[in-house]
Amino acid sequence: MSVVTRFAPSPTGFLHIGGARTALYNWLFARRHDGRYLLRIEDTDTAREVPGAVEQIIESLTWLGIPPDEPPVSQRARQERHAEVARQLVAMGRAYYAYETPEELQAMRERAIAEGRPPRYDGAWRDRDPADAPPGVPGAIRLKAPRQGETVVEDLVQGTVRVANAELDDMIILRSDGRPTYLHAVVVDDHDMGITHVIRGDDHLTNTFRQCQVYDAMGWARPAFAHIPLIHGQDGAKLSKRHGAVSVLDFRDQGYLPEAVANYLLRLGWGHGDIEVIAMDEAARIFDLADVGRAAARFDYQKLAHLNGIWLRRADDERLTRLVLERLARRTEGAVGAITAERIAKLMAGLKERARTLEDLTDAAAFLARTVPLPMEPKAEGLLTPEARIALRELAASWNGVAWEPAALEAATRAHAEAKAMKLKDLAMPLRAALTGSTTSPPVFDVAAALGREETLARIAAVSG
RNA sequence: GUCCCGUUCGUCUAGAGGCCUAGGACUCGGCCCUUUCAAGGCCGCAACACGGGUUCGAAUCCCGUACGGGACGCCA
Repeated sequence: MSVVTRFAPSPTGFLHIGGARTALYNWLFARRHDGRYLLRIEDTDTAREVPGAVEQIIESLTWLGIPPDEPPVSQRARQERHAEVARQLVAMGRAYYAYETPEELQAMRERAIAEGRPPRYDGAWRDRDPADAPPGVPGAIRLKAPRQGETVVEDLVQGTVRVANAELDDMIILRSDGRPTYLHAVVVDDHDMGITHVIRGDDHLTNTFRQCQVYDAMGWARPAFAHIPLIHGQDGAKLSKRHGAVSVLDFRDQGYLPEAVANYLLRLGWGHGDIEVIAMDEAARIFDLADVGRAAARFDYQKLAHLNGIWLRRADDERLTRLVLERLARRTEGAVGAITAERIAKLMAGLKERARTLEDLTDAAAFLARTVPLPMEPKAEGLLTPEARIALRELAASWNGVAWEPAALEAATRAHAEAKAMKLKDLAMPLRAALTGSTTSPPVFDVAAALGREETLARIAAVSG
């Protein structure tokens, strides 16, 4: 039987990073087994739906490199089918109509809690004659759950999980207004979509027992379940905005690379020996649910940043140049010139070595887009002493006739320093300040080469008069 | 309250009874390299929640305790 997995978010907002990991694991598992990975939108609650959420979820998944294999399925569109199954269950004697009002149920729950009992439906209508039904009142359909024995789930991550059926009450599967409840709709959809493996957050673990009862009542084969732990913030509480970015698109906007985010998410709660840096195609070959941990993991932004630095250095220079130009254009609210683009492309190899995020990279590349006089950082200004300015003027003069490429410039500068009995450092640092306005940059002769002869001399002239 | 799940360095993890004086990674500190900053290399700090068992031997198996999380809705 071929594997079919699904990611099933509700369209109540942006795609949370925790949801992204769930999607990633579904994607990896499907890839690993040459199966299909589907997306289902759990949109039965129209009141909570956020406009544009579906598009944003798909955009997020696509950015991460894990778009669904097929167009998304809308749960709402399948409501008639959910209702049909619920009625079928009634016809089979596995479900029944119950007529308590929501207010009565609420009161029942409160009373139970006050008396120290578990808040469960008492099953009042379970054995009552349907003829007793109050006229004109639409009932809700409840599943007639087994009262003896236990329900056992063989979870691929959590192991064997069991609960006494006496702990479970008769859940509502179809609301009195005819709309299905989530627990029921999920089962019907997963069955109809041929889902073989349900991989989801472990907040659904205890719901699984009830869902299994629906499968069992319908005589449907249960899919395999895998409940993965949730992601927490640094303080152990559920990851939320106050911890930092939580939406996938936030990470994109903050300058993280999708392959780094995916890599980090994969390693958060999953391990495979000592490997840390792993590409998704490689991961798809070795991913195993048995290697997923069972405890909640805390999100560590620093480790993500470190990983992002690694992927940044591995990334193609052309791609990075394009991404930096986009960011630069957004900052200056205008297109960046061809000359700047050329300089950035030329220096990218040195630039990316020093950055962790695209934001860092853009900061570091910004000086290439400027014109004289350059804004100077205080530390850079400090390097440009009167003596240093004179030395720079002499250095520039000594470059006459030198080939404009890093090795030749460096050789010429070293020779000049030696002739002047100066340390290379005492020329290189002021030069860096003059060319970049900063005390840190890629190797300064690479900078000079990227800037070109004319611009380099102009920048030196601007500080040495 | 009831039920379910979990617990290895600060964090992510390796570990499936002897290979563990517990390994790797992030962070932090030191050194090296070096025109700066990074990157890289080397070194260091730092953990099996606790208590009982089982066993010749337990981070690994069993039980209990503590702590953490989750679920108990005509939300998803």
